[in-house]
Formats: sequence, C-alpha cells, structure tokens
Amino acid sequence: MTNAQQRAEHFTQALRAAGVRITRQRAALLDVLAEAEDHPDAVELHRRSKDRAPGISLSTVYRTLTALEEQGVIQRHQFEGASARFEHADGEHHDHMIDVETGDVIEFCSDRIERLQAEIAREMGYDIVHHRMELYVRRRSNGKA
Amino acid sequence: MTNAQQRAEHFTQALRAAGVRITRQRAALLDVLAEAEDHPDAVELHRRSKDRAPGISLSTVYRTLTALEEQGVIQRHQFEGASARFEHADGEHHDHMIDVETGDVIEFCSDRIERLQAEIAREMGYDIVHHRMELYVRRRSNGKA
DNA sequence: AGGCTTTTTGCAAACCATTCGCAACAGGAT
DNA sequence: ATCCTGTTGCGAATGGTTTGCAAAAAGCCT
Ligand SMILES: [Mn+2]
Ligand SMILES: [Mn+2]
Ligand SMILES: [Zn+2]
Ligand SMILES: [Zn+2]
Repeated sequence: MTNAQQRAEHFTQALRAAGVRITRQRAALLDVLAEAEDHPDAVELHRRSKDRAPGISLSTVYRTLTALEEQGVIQRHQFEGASARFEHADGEHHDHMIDVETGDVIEFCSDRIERLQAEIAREMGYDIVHHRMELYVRRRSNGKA
Repeated sequence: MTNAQQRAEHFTQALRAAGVRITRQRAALLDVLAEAEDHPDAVELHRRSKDRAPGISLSTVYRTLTALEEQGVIQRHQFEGASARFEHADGEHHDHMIDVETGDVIEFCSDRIERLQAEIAREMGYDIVHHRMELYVRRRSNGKA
C-alpha cells in the first residue's frame, strides 16, 4: 500500500503548508483516511483511528476533517438521511450511486453528463463552482420471474 | 390563480385519502404551499401560514410537511448547508442550480442527462429509485474586462 | 345539541450530528 | 527551563427537526 502512504504524505504536506501541526492524533487519522477505500463517516474514522492513537477524541477527528477539507485534500459528502461521509480527493472526479437497500456506495463518472452540466449552466449564464449528483438505486430485478 | 387552488385541492385530497384531517392550520399551510413559486423552508412556510392561521405552530408545519411528503405531493430538498426547502411535486421532474452568491434557486431539466443516468445505472446492474443533481453556480463573468 | 372516540394542536423537551469554549497540555524555538 | 502558540479532550452549545404529552378540536352517532 505505497499508494496510501503517498496519500498520507500528501495530507501531511497540505496541513503543514497551512501551518497546522501534525500531532500523534492527526497522523493517525491521516493514515486511516489515506488507507480508506470506502466512504466512512466521522464516527467510523474515529473508531479506526483509536487503534493508532488511543484516546483520540471525536472532536479532534471533526476538527482535522474540517482542516483537510479546507485544504481540498478530502471531500465531504452529505448523502440523504445520513451523517457526512469522507474520502480522499486525489483521484479523478466522480459521482456516487447509493444502493437504497444495502447502503453501499458505488462510484461512477460520465464525461458526457459532466459536459452536459457545464453546457446547461453556461446556456443559463452561469459557471459551475461544484456539483453534486447522487443516484439512489436498487439492484436490478433479475429479468426472469 | 386557479392553478394554485387546484394544487391546494390536490393536497387536500391526498391527505384525506391518507386519513388525515384537514384542520384550519393545515388548510392554511396547504394554500401557502400551493401558491408558492419558490423553494421556501419550514420557517418561511410557518411565517407565511401565520397570516391565515394565527397561532399555527412550527411543529404543525413540520408534521404536515412530513405527511405531504409521505403522500408524494410535495418534495423536500436538502441543499448544501441549508435547512430543508419544499415545493409542490406536480409539474415535470426537474433539478436545481443554486447561485452560491445569492442563494437563488434555478430550475432546469435535461432529458439527455436523465437518460444517461438511467443508462449508467442499468449498465452497472441497478435501477434508479430517485436521484439528486444540484449545480452550485456563479453568474458568468461578463467576457470583457 | 350532547356524548363519545380519534386525531391534532402547541408547548417544551429530546434528538443528533457537528461545533465551540476552555483550561490543561505538547512542541518547537530561543 | 521558558515562552509562545497551536492542540487536546471534555462538556456544553448549536440548530434544524422530531416527539411526548395533556388540552383542544374534529368527526361521528344518536
Ligand atoms: Mn467516492
Ligand atoms: Mn424546484
Ligand atoms: Zn460529477
Ligand atoms: Zn433529474
């Protein structure tokens, strides 16, 4: 997982650049975030971080998440009826499908949709600052009865 | 405004069908919702309803909004960093652009995007239950310096 | 109208995710 | 060691929304 270490390093740099100290607690959370391949919420991140930094508080998790988001290195997603979920923001832009039965989050991206969005905004005299597109889905019922 | 009266009637029917009594307070809110051409939040709806039903409480507004949403006759939108906003759900489906400077909400709809969304979900083995697409935008800077 | 049953109301309190205030604390520079 | 400044954990506050409850209103039957 050199990839995760790279990300952790990236987070560290971003915070340092913003004059933020890398404490034991923050280092732990940074590693957890860097390794996460899913979309955990603050409580889950706190749970995972406690292994590496016993005693870390949920407040610290929230504070650090806010700092990371301000630096643009992680993203916060507010899906329907759930607490905020987080993920690292290094890869390509993507949007999400949420399986309404299982809660699973699936990533996807459509260049054509992205282009159409920009086009529509432009036609109406606007530029897109950012957007949010979430498909709440259900596994396809298997054709045959 | 026969259009609004029609909508109010529609709301009334929907609630009645669900075994909900149309009280003075609810009638007031129904009218307010039916007449609204914007995307007011609960507090604003409460404010507007107080004219027609003095003493109506915010709790009643929330309770009735929930009932109307359950009947599918109004929609609740949770835009970024704001309280829930409501609108009647009779017209065609549409999505929203939010002007990040002014907070203005602009409606739009793209059949092409809607089709692409369905196509993407299908390809991944899902059916869309519902979706959410919000463009956070800024007025286009006027070309010339 | 009167009486009975069910729903609704307004109020205050509870919720819940997130933020904030603060006094104790840690890190680094001198 | 000593300053200085940023950070911590705790508990309390926040704010939109929901809920428990006793009193009031609506519907219903006669
Ligand atoms: Mn993602
Ligand atoms: Mn709308
Ligand atoms: Zn996108
Ligand atoms: Zn749409």
